[in-house]
Amino acid sequence: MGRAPCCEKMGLKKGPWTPEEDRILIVHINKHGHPNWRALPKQAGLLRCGKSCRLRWINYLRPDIKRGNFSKEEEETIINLHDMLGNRWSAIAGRLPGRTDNEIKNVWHTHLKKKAAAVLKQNQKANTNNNNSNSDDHKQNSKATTAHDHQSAESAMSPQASSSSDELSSVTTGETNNNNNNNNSDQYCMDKHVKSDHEQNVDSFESFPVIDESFWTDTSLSENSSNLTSDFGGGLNEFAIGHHDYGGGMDFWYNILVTSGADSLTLPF
DNA sequence: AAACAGATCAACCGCTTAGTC
DNA sequence: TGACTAAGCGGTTGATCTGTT
Repeated sequence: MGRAPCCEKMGLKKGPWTPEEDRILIVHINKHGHPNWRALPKQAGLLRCGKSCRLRWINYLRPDIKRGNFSKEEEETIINLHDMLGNRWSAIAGRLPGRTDNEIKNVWHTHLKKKAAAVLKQNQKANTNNNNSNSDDHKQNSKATTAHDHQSAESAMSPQASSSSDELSSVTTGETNNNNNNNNSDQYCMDKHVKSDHEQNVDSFESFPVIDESFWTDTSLSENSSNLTSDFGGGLNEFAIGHHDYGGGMDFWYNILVTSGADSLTLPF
């Protein structure tokens, strides 16, 4: 594709936004919306490129932006989702209402990365111990699918659910799951092409079982993950295929497969 | 109080994707 | 079907803030 000329070449302003520029942009968007970012600065009388306007609006000026520190629940959600999705910040942001991809990216690089690394290390340690002593148990656990497991997965997938976990009963109803799915059907982070190629599998993903938050924080991850894997079955594999996150995230899936002893499962790579 | 280091975050850059002709 | 455009996304940068010596 052709590249849009940068602001500098067009003689446009760069750098930090002034309050006046912010005001102009807000007023213009409130009045006219933003059907065309490229044309917007000209229409609004801003000496900025459309790209810059879009970024400013999305990351800072949007009325639904939630500013301030991230809650513990939000941080956990980011760590969990990053584990599953990798550096797909917009997908992660889609699961955190009021938070932007840029903000999440920054938070990740500043402190969550370290936090996650520490947790991962801890989990790996726990995995090693469990593999040595409980290898038979994993196979049994992987067959023992419970309703509780289903609930836990959804909880982990849904920040709405997890963030309010203190107020919710430990039993998640089907209705709750449906609501989450309906509200966030696009936010399950599925690329459009993936959706078309794997429509059915997406459906199975969207009706994912639920995982307790302890799934992510529990140091005995291996036990939980073995259950999870068997529960998700083929749908899980297809989900892994759909996402091209074969980096750090694949270690996660690999660990799940290895610890579950799921020989029959087809690896997505 | 000054200097420095590390952390934070807004903004930019360049690549990819989706849509249109 | 290929060329082109606009929008979206993730990586990176650099200015500013904050804590430490």
